[in-house]
Amino acid sequence: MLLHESGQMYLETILVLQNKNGAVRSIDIVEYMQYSKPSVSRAVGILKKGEYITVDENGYITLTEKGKSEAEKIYERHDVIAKFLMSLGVSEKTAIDDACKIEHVISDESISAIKKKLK
Amino acid sequence: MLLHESGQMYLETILVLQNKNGAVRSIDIVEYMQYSKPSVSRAVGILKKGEYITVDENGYITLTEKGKSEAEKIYERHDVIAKFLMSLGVSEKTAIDDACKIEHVISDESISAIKKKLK
DNA sequence: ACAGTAAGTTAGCGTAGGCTAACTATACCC
DNA sequence: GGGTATAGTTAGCCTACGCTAACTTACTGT
Repeated sequence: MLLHESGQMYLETILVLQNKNGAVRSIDIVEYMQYSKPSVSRAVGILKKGEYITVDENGYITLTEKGKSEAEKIYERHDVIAKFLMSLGVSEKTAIDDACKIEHVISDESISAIKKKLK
Repeated sequence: MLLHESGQMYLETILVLQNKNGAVRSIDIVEYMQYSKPSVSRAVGILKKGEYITVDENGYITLTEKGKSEAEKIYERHDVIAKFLMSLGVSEKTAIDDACKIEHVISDESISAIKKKLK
């Protein structure tokens, strides 16, 4: 199963919420992403089927190793891009917004180059 | 009518082909973008309805002022991003590929910052 | 004139990924 | 025990945007 941009966003959100709150349920994703419950429900089902997450009997979501490494990869990209844009003088809000989009489409090669530049 | 990413790509392609060949028909777009004729036919219809292009009785496509300024905006972004990535040591092919994706999602603010940096 | 080629359109399929409406299943409170 | 709130699911709609199959049109060459 191949993850698309939206799948990556869901994984990243789950990682963020997990780090912030410890436990994550679908409803937390709904609130964070401002999506409808059915949209999140479907996405969670897809991520579960793809073995990116597990969902326990109480609806608590946990990233699998596969899901965690994917989420962390995206999250790191996000961070690199946002920090980099800010280093160019872009406002924090815009840098973060842009990073959210760019993180899904940029190549590993470009990310490495930006990371090197940041150091 | 709001242009999505694919609409921007079509406009950019029309601009490129116009500058390269002078006249542009749907079939030229088909060959350049490697899309099917029906996909291009539909896209051309949408761009026409949105008044981004005009199509004469022989099928020749011309950008309207609106279409041209949109296309040039995207093209300039493309150029800024690609040049910038190359300045960081990214290979030309990757820089261009990434620019094709990033150009559609990055903010004006970030583009301005990158442009300033390039100079 | 008739066949072949080229350009474009129409009809309809498929996936991704939003949405609402309406349902189910708990849980909690008086 | 019955109402209310919370969480999640099911069914089905919609748009964007790829695709193929099959059609129309028109030019071209023998």
